Amino acid sequence: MKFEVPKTKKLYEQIATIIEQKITLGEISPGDKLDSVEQLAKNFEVGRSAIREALTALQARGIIEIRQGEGTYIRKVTAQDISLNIPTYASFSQQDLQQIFEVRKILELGLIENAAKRRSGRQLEQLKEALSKMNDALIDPKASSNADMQFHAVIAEAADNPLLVSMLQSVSKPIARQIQHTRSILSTTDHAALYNLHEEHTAIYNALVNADDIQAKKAMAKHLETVESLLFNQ
Amino acid sequence: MKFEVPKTKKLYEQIATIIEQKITLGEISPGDKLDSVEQLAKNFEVGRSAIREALTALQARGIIEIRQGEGTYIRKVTAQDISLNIPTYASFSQQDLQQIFEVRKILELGLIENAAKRRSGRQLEQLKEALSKMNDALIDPKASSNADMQFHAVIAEAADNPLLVSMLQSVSKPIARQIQHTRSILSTTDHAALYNLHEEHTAIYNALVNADDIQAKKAMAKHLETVESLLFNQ
DNA sequence: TTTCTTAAGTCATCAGATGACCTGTTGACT
DNA sequence: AGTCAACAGGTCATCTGATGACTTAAGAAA
Repeated sequence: MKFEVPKTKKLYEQIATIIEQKITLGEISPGDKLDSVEQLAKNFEVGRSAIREALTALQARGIIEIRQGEGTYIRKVTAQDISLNIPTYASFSQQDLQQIFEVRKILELGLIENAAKRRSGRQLEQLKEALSKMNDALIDPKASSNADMQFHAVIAEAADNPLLVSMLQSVSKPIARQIQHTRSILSTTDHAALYNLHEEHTAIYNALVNADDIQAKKAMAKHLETVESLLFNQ
Repeated sequence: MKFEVPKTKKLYEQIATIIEQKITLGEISPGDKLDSVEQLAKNFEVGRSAIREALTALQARGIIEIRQGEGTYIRKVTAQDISLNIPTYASFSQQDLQQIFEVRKILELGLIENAAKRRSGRQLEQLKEALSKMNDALIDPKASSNADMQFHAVIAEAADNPLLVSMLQSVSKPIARQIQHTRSILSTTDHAALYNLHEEHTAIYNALVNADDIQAKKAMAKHLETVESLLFNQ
């Protein structure tokens, strides 16, 4: 037997919800200043602490901004503010990682298409730079891993969609450590695999130079498959 | 002349940061119980309110869980917990919406491929149901819009990646109102366009029935293009 | 006019008091 | 032995008065 427990029992959660709704309903709008903590406490007929905790929570979620000595304001949310919230400490299961990697794969494939069409000359240079860094540091797991991430980051940037950049970075982080670990193994056991990775990056780079989105997508798909098998099949 | 201002001046923010770091560094691990508020106040040599506000903020971000009468615990974060944080009230610019839509397009295209391969019989039924709902309510902007979202949601589910589901839902929300609005215009001015939308959904459905991922992707791409032009070219 | 001082408004933080809630223990009752 | 009510200890939830810090703007001084 199982009963429903009251969802938001805590006062400050209720208050946070109410304030959020007031924003959603348009009673108060982004940019507006909220009443002072004291005033809110009177309006809601609760103590100041309940108000403060509600506001602190809303601030942590990026919904409002509390400025000491000034007041509390509703934040204006733009696409820039949208991002994944992935605690860095999170320890994911193998299955979680595969899900995350699948998302990354999808983002990266959709992305490379845009990147091939929109990449600038400067970005091609940055890619080239990351490529040679990767080559120079082939057997340095940390440096080459960084260059690897840089390579992918530039591609994201070339796609000219900040939201995509931020999302891709978020889903890449949890796998970054894994990748570095894998690279560090390869660096002592399988130089051929490392060289292969570099070849694949070069193929992607060449496709981008030619602004060939079909080819770029193909090359990226192949690369991601390689990475995936290296990551999950050991 | 400009000086660096201390990034986290507020006490409770500093404390939140420290606690977060302790988790990242492994000093305390997911599942662990934190010291009591009083104890933490003594350890940090601050008042209880600073501690409580720090904890409230961390809880709002999903990092810890505060249980009345019991204590405070570090949450175990899995892929399920990863999600986009998009306030429902956010008023996005046309440009923002296009960025968001592009992400949606990428996710949905990557998704449909998986869905075509993994869809179950039950999901095909749900799709069929959503389809006929859409057909029945062609000129009811609200109902058909709901059926539309349901259709896409089932596809997300069929792709068998909860993380994808949650991410797609997040990026779909901000555009949902727009879509509903567009549908409501079409319902009074352009029944042919509505019928066309339904045709496209049917094409997607058929491809899914045949487990033809190439065709499904093509159909979805066409559909999304239609939606995009309806949304942004008026 | 420009600069300095001051006052008002507001957030930041502390600390004492109380209530609400959870868990485990104890002991009576079945 | 099993069940359960009552109790105690620990902890979160909330209120409140006090004080400090910070921002803004009005008014005084240069």
